[in-house]
Amino acid sequence: MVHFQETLISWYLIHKRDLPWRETRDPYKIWLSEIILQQTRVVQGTSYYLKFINEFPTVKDLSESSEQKILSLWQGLGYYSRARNLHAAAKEIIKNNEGVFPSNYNDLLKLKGVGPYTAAAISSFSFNEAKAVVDGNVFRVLSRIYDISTPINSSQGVKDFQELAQSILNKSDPATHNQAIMEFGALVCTPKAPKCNKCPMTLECSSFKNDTIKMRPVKIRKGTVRSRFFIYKVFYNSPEKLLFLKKRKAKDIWQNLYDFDHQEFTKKELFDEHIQTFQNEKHTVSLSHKLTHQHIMAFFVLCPTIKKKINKELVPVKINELKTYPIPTLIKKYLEQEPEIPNSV
DNA sequence: AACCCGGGGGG
DNA sequence: CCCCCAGGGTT
Repeated sequence: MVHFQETLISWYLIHKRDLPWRETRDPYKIWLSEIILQQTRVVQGTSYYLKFINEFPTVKDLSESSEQKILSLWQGLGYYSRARNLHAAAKEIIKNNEGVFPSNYNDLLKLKGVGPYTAAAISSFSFNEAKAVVDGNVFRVLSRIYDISTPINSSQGVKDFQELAQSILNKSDPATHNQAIMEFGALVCTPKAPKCNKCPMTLECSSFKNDTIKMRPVKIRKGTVRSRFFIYKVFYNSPEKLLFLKKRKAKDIWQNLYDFDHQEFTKKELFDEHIQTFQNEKHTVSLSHKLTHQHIMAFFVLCPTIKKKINKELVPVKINELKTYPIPTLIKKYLEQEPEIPNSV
């Protein structure tokens, strides 16, 4: 056990990447980086982290921002509830805790958007609390080293891996240990084509010995992908350069982001049928957009107008103000390729 | 326990 | 095409 810890940390000190959030123990910065990196690759999240730290150097700065501004900065990163919870948690800290960041696992866990993984990460990285992190990397590394077949997304698996991770945690330096095991999973013990030839721990890796690497970790497959069909009416006042946006308020994808007036169809047949009624329109665009659990087919019809107000649901936005409105990537892709709405994004 | 929430990249 | 990514919240 002790040997395992030493091997891991030795490997880490040599091979660790130089990442901006590793230069600090400020819990605010660690927290921000961890929320951004949830279900997100380091290469995708890094520029967002730098943007947020630059815009909001302290939790107080973040708490005083508008949600819309935070969502705009978050635009393109996905899982937008993270941004909404981030803002809510910042306001909680200012209001209830006088701006002092929670400094232990149990208090961190109370923050919106902070679960067991993130609480363990912040408490260990910032405060050296001996709590083991269990993220996707840790599940994978431990399932291989100990050749565990319990599904990682079963309740039993979550419990077992959490206990195992805690039992092998280097209690004298939990911060380095936690970062090391995740870094090892990200760089060597990768999901596909793990680099066993460069692994310092093959001698103590049970699944390497048993030739079960490819079968680890075991994961229960999830349900099917839902198909959705959107027809967007894009009202645009060309002389005034006004685009009419609609805020998405439902508990659905892209909550509190903006798109256009639209109608949704569940069945492709009805969608195709309705599209036919626009066959004489000159400015239409078809796009497909794939999310993890949804496949969206979108059809956009440009609707020229000279009105400055249509109804209370549709917000008239000047093209050059559009960047202050958070929009889904699907909408961004549309604006990039509709020549009648120039220079909008 | 099952389902929901984005977008991008590797293989 | 399928899977995964420094997961968490809701039902």
